[in-house]
Amino acid sequence: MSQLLENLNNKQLEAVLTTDGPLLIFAGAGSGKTRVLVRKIAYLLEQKKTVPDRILAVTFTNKAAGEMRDRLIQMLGPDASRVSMGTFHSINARFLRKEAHRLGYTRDFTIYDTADSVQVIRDVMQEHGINSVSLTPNGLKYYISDCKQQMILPDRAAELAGSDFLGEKKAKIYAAYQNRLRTNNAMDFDDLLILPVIIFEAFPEVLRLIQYRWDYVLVDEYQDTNHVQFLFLKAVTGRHNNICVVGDDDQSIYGWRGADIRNILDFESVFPKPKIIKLEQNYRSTGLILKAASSVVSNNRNRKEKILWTEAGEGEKLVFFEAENDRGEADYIAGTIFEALGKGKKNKDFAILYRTNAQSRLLEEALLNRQIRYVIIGGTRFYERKEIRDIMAYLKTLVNPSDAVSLKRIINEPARGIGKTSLERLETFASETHRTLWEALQYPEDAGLGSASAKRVQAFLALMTGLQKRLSTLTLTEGVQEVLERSGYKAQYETDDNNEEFKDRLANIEEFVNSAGQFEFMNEGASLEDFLQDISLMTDVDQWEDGSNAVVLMTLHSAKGLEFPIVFIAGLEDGLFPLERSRENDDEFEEERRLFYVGITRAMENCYLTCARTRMRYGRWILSNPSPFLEEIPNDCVEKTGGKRKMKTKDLLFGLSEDDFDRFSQPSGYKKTLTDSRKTGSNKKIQSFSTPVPEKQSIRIGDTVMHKVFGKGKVLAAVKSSQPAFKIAFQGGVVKTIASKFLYPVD
DNA sequence: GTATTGAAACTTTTT
DNA sequence: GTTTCAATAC
Repeated sequence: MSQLLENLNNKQLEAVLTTDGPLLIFAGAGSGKTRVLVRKIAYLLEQKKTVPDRILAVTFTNKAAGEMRDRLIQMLGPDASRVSMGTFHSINARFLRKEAHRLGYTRDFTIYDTADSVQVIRDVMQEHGINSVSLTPNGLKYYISDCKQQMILPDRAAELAGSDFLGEKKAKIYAAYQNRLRTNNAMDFDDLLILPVIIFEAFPEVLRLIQYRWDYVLVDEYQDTNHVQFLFLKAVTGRHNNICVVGDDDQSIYGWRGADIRNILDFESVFPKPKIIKLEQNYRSTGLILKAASSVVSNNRNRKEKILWTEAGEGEKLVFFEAENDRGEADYIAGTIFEALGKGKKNKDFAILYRTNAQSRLLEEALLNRQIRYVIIGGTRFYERKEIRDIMAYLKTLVNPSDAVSLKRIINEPARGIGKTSLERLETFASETHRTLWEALQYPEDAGLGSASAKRVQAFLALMTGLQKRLSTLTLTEGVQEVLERSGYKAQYETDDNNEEFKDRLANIEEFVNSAGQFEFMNEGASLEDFLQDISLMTDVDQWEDGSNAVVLMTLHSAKGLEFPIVFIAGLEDGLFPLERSRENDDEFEEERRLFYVGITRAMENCYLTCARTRMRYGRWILSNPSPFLEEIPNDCVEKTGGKRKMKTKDLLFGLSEDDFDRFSQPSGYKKTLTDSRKTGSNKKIQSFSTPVPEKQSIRIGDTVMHKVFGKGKVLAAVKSSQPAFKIAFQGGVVKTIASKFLYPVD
């Protein structure tokens, strides 16, 4: 108790002590809201003697939940880990495992990611013979998602569409899509939010139960909740109104995902007599950084007035650099980091933020060039790789055979002679006899398949049912391995030791098995279902291994809630940040500005703003002006470097300055080997999963290294195999051989 | 039924 | 410049 209320300012203290009734905390950037939330939960447990599992804390990422949990355990001991914590999606998924049977799903339902959903839409469109140019599967995905976020169900969507030709079609596809998900026993991300609310409405006894489930509900990043999430909160807290939300309208950056800023601005009119507390003292950034950020965001019209202040000194000016082109920008950033590293800064002190994931490539190259260790968060994710998706599809099918999307993905992977026509016949048969695709597999002859094809289908079915039986007796990791072996999936990549692509895929498969191992280690008795769900609901940031001491590259969106001593914001060009399309719409433009505000306020000590005069986009050179947001920063906050250099016509033509030209002609340095990415798929580094060790950064015998699963270890010996690998003695005496790409040095 | 090839779309941000 | 889908040849 002693330290529980220490080191809090008056406002923070008030926020901690106000436990009952609706409470809205406006928490400016860096105002210590995480500290407040943690202390508040601790206070509820210690002083109000609340039982841990009667508190619900909703966070924006699973990582944030994990960190909060750790801090609580540190303060109060292991009992605190029983507080319900997680993202809306994970909390709801847990709830739905228990209750979704009321809506006709089983507890083994599959969670579809965006790609799966789009696949379903594609299938449905084909079956309904819809292929209008103006209706793309992707566009429809957005339409459906939009409807769901506003709680518009298919029937209502049809009503709204009225007799509008396109609208009618869209609503029809929406309905068919939803039906298909039901048959597949699958839910998309929006369903995870919407279905609990539907259950609350349809089954009052369930609502009553959930209302007695939690006595206190706390919500972080409230400005980014959407209407459905709001309805969920309202339902869950209906009995006691003990709801505490923390947010900052200036940091609302998910409007495009349905986040409804009214949730925060209208909080007062929805929850009775709420207490409102503003946290305005910033503990993160220097004075100038804060001043720059505040000036920028004050240009927004649609916001609550607030004044952030700090006791910290002015600090150093922000730095603005205008490069001739995108390469020059990347090189400036890498060079600046390189110099600072020489002066004693650490890799992990730096973050490079950008508007679009596509920008990461050049930055990555520039860092590689300087041999600076880095990690990319997001972009092409580990779990989106083909081989990983395939394994996942096997596992999903085994858990939930109704999941036709997964089943179709693997029925002929590796090739086992069940081709397009066979599959089409099976699907037709399934829909004609009202069976799932899986059930149809039992009657291949009835579906019109020849005897040879039918045999192959039967063999596949036997394989899968055999695996299902085996899984029930094996642990998670053993099960995954068993599937990889018996299905022949792994074997297809073991046929050629010299194939770079195969080696790469095998390494990824191995890493997937390791991640299952880790999951099992962290969650005792974890089931396959748990593991699949965990992966499905993992955010980009969740996959980030800190402690690896690497420069972090990520989008501005992913950076929300994080802080770094030194921050670079790259690509500050009109048309890229803010994006071209946002200029047509005031709301979107203001959201871009908020995004910039979020970016600047991530910085603790230094903030670098960079842009490029010319940039390659879609394979064409684009000439652009610096972002209009830059002019919104007071002059005395910024120091300008670079830019305004003379350019010759020929350079403009090539988009290169003389400096750049020199750089290219240098014989040394990193050369990217261009390969047909379609063939190898291997010229990509593992992103967002484990920190890649640039090839030049050698690992030596005796070094201490980190591995994602096994932790710290000592390098015993180099091992000769298809790729660089080492024998490592890990803590606890485990000795393993690990490919060097999954290892990273520890300083 | 499968493998190879070429054209088209694509990129804002994410659970 | 990259990824995905459909057509074509085997």
